[in-house]
Amino acid sequence: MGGREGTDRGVGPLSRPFDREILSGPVLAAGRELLGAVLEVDSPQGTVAVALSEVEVYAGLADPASHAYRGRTGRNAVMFGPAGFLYVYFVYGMHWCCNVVCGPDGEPSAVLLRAGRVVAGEELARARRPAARTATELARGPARLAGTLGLVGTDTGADLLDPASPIRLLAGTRIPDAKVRRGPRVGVAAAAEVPWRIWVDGDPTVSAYRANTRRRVAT
DNA sequence: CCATTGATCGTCT
DNA sequence: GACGATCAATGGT
Repeated sequence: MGGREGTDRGVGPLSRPFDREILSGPVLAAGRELLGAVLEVDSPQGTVAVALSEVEVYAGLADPASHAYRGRTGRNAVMFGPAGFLYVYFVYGMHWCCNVVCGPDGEPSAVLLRAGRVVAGEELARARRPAARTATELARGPARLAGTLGLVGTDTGADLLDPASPIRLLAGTRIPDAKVRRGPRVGVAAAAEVPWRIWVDGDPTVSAYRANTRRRVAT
């Protein structure tokens, strides 16, 4: 169960993989270009695809909010490899969140996929996320997006740009500059001032902005 | 609409 | 042993 064996293409072979050159370049530019791209995931239950509306950039070893900040560990190892691979991590004891590894090989950057619109497999997405009251909520937020797509930690390392992969990043409709907005990252304590959250202006699938909500420790 | 809080565990110190 | 790149339920305005 939970494997990626049974393939059943949704968007189909007409769509082309995202450009690895773009992902391998400067991570902020890569994040901006990911808006409008489509992440498509096969499972035995079917295929779900999401068009990205919101992302966050985590920029290499110098970014104190990045999982790579304190160097290579078992969890973040894939970030240190080439661009275009999937990094899925577990947070708050119950949620998965997914990233696209970006930047040059050896420079551990990643782009967190924060939100998107379900463009294929909505019935399966709704079965996975029964709490969603509307279609726009199915992938509004990073853990919801990962849950809608059925992504978990063992999916880390998938080559998103291989057409034969069950988890594929596809070139979608590029968002024009006039609709691209940037601001502070969500829920991040370190480097809270850098405007590395990028989203599509006015898109209802974009998550509600929350400044970091770290709990106060009991006195 | 907004603010608050409990849930829950892998990962790193 | 502490802490999250969060969500959903709850209760107030």
